Amino acid sequence: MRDGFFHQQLQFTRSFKKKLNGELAEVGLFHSQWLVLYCIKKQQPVTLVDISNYLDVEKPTITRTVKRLREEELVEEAPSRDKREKRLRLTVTGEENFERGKQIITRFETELLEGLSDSDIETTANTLQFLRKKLNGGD
Amino acid sequence: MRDGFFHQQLQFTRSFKKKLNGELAEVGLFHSQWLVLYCIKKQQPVTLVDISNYLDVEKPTITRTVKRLREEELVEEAPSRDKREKRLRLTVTGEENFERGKQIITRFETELLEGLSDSDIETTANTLQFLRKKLNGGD
DNA sequence: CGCATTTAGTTACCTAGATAACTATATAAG
DNA sequence: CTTATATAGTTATCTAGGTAACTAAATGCG
Repeated sequence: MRDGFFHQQLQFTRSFKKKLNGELAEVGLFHSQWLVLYCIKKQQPVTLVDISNYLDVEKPTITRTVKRLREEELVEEAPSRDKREKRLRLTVTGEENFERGKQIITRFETELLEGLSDSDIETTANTLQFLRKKLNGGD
Repeated sequence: MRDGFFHQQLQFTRSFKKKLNGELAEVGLFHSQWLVLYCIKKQQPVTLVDISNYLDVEKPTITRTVKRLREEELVEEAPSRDKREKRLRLTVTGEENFERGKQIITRFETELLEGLSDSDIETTANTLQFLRKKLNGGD
């Protein structure tokens, strides 16, 4: 039973992202792009490092994604005292697409969870959290 | 509780792969490369399409990974009647590195699962399997 | 046999993650 | 004030996933 436990996880997340990206194509967004919009929306104006910390994704990855989002004018730069940092916020279009993406994602996720008991979901979530802490904390 | 359920999954697998790749660096392998070696080892000589089906990864991705493994001479081509296909098998070095990688992965995974009850692991595995089937089957 | 269709694999190009090494600005220490 | 150090962000390059469109070989059918 322990065999293939993690393989199952990896396969699932790959399949999950593939399907979700398919749905999000309707808004012209990829899931990772939406996540960045989510971060910005949540505490704008926000720096690239804030996003990097929140999502636990390295800075260069965020740089690239933000660059793309700015080219599509979903994100814009806000003034800042510190000349090193770039404070980002959503444009009007950015807000709109974010909301549309949010609806797609919520629908996708709730529909996927249908048929699972609350207790199974909770156990799984707790297990995952335990494993994640062990990965980041220990060692 | 339902909120962030899938986000937790994605974050975990990313962290998992990052850490595991760090360990596997000792053998000069990435996890995805090891998976391909595993497929080949399991039923060599094997075609690229076999690997693609087994891992549920698109063919171009496999083409690239196999190309890299052949450059490092961990994998070689075996003769085949069908001139379209390329039947692959492990070289001696390939077998060795596969085994070393296997030990690293096994150690990594079993250590990570320590502290979890069998029932929690089983529930989580079943939940994941349920979700994966729902993703691939329905729609 | 000859032609249409399927199948194996590749090529080109996209997103998304990573590391290493860099620039420029801000801050802290002497 | 000056210099050392820390922080924000970028660039280059790597693996790993994806789609679309292609070539070449095998197979099926009339």
